[in-house]
Amino acid sequence: MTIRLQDTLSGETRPLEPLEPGHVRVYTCGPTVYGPAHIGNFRSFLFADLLVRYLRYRGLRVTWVMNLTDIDDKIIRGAAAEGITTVELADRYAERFLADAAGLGMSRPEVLPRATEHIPQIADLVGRLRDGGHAYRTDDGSWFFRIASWPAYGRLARLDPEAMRVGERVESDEYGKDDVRDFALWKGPKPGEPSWDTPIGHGRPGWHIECSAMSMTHLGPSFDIHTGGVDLVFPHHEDEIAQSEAATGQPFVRTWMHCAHLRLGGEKMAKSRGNIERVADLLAAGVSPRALRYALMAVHYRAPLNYTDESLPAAAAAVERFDALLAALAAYREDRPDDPTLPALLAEIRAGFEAGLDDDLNISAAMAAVFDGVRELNRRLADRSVSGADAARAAGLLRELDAVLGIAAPAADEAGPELVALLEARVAARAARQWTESDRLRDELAARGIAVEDTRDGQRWRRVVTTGG
RNA sequence: GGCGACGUGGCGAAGAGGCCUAACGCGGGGGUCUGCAAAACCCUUAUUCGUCGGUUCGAAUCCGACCGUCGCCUCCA
Repeated sequence: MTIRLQDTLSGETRPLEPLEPGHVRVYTCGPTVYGPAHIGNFRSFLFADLLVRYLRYRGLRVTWVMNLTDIDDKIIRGAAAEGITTVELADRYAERFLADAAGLGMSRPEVLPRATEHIPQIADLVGRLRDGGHAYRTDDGSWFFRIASWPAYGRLARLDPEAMRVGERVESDEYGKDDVRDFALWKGPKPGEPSWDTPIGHGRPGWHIECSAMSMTHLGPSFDIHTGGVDLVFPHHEDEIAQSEAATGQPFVRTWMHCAHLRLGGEKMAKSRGNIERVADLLAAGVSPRALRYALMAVHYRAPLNYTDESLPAAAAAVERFDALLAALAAYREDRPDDPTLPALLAEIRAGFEAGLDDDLNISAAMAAVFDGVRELNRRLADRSVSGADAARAAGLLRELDAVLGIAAPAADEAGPELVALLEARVAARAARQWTESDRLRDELAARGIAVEDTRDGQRWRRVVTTGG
């Protein structure tokens, strides 16, 4: 089996064939750090994380680049409103973004480039577009991309460039354009705004150019995968393609992958609509990061995901089912010969998991294989039909799959002295058949988020997956 | 107005011509196990896949119309 991914540009689902065999280069359109990201934003970042984790699981080397856009209109406005510099504002929210990402168990990209650290590359790109006749300068020192010079414009978004003239809405501050459809590569200097002195003049980057500059700087003029939310298809990615390919003359991205929106109340979650939830708020309210991660990840990335009051409890229950098996496998002790049919079962689980994810990251199919395996393993544990070594092998497989999913409780979870004392006291109380005392201790542990279970393998404990409510 | 996606059980969701009298997760009901629990397991919970037509020996899966939802066309993950 090979990994097949759907490409937005061609509309085709094709086998992944990295430009450099065995090495996949991935660029993810990261956040503009003008404020805290919401969980809708994180859905698309978690999708990229799933992709990268799976590619690595499949033995591919991955270079993952995710930008942080740290200069734009909103950052300038936000900084002005607070009376701080754009650098201070951007730093604050970049830090916050990384904290949220870490909280959700996202892997850290190899490179987290910032727009303001790529000004020379951006200016160089604009210079090349100018030389190629694709860019022109206006009186205020801005540079625009001339869409008329790029016949392929509109292909990604399937928009007819001619038709775009009709519903034109002219931005008041960009009246110098030759054509309303042209987009800004570089914005001329304005009083009170940060600007850089470059060979193409004073000013600051437009919105789209920094992603072209950063992706090509770190991944080369052509690379394998570019991800982002569907709302970036137009104009952001359309513009990226135009300016990148016009500048280099080479195909920019092999596979464009776009994540559908997270919805709340039936509508796209968006700051402007006010229907947002934030990672830090949810975690502070006691939501398990693993439950949140699962809730945002467990639906295919190209399907809209409706976030409701039931999302978190359902996700937490599923995660807990996975945890409970892992805990049972860890506690399992049985001195008997290995189950000769276990390897086939484990192979079947792995095969189902891979078949699902190979198919354009079909997470539902992959999870179905995992949970089929969970049921069968639980059965064998209940039957005591596997050996202790078998249990360890099964746990090994689940841990391996979880390197992709990132939902399991840590393997080595230390209880800490206070909990250890309570757990040991309960074991003693039960041994002495002091049920009232043992039940009291169970309640006390429950109040600390610990579930205890009495099994043939002794008392077992695990942390409850919470949902904040 | 243009372009596009989608409508499967109480909820989420896979399936894209026969293996579907439809996975998987959550929830509900009944049971087994347990000191009681929990976890787990077993049984059960859609003869049906938005509606109406059509193609086919055969359709949730293909075609058409209609209804509905959402998105993009503007900042946006």
